[in-house]
Amino acid sequence: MPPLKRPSAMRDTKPPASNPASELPHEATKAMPIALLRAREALMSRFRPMLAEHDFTSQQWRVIRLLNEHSTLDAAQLAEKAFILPPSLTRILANLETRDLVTRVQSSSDRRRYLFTLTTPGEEAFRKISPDRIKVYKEIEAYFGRDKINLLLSLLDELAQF
Amino acid sequence: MPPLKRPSAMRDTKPPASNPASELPHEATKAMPIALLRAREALMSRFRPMLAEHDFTSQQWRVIRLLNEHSTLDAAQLAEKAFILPPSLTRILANLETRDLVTRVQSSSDRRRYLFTLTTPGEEAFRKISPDRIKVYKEIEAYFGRDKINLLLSLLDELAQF
DNA sequence: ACAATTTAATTAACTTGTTAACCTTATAAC
DNA sequence: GTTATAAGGTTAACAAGTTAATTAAATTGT
Repeated sequence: MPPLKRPSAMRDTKPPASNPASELPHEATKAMPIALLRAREALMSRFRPMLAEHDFTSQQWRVIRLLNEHSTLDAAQLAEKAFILPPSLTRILANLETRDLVTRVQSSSDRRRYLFTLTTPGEEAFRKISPDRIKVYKEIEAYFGRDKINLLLSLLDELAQF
Repeated sequence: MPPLKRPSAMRDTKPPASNPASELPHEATKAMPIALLRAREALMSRFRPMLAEHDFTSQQWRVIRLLNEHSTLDAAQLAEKAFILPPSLTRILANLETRDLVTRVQSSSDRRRYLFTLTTPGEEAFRKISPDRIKVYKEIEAYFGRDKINLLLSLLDELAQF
């Protein structure tokens, strides 16, 4: 027997108190923030356990990954690329420095800036996790298809301009 | 003069250490989690200041909004609909109860459950904020278009199944 | 009826998100 | 050159995300 999702006998929704036509057509838009959250969670729930095995949060990992790609970045660049706010980034970098995965050197040309680099153990950690990471990417592509991924990405980018 | 986004003289990216063809095609997929984050932030950055004026976080508001729609929900239903994990929800509900916006009654049929309802001030808060909220929805639709919104939503829902 | 298992919600501990204030160094104005 | 202003990063305070452990009540098995 197919599961009853919403027996019409048990209605738990109030009729919208007073809903002029001008306010009705926003149902889709209203659902957008949570839809974005759910989609993201569907992805992250695959990455998180794998990263946790290596004692990384996804944000810590994002920083590691960016430093592997760019070798040296200052905090502002990291914040922009990883989409992490400065106060969070400060804590994350402090954590990674404590664990000897990342080092900082003060910029000589602008002494407000600090330049961050992976240590050798940091690079090793990156290499150690990468294969698992790629495995998950392949699963996602196998499920969703590369065309849909690109379409979705372009819609998301456009929305992000808003 | 168009801004130079990436003068080719200053390359800061390492060549990918060793990148067999099998590992190359994941660039798009790799960007997906952050693209979802950025798109969501583009929306939330409109709602947050407006909610903050009324002393609500977006999560608190989600709970208020759901209780307005459904009049009575238990914590499990709220967690599922608002996509908030139980420990966060416990704190949010405690906060809203302290502010007399929400009340709880213990379910008589299952005394592990608590049923939550908006108080009169809670309903007033909802009504007070609603017009601003709808204004933002309209801006989003004006910018993005309802068709794209529906397309995006269906892609997100499909991805969320993963 | 009783022990074992499951479920709803909470608590604990830690990390991150969010805003505002702050400190230090660069840059701009005069 | 000195003062004002801006920019990079950190600190502080509180809310929320995340995982694991806990408590109390319901359900299952026997």
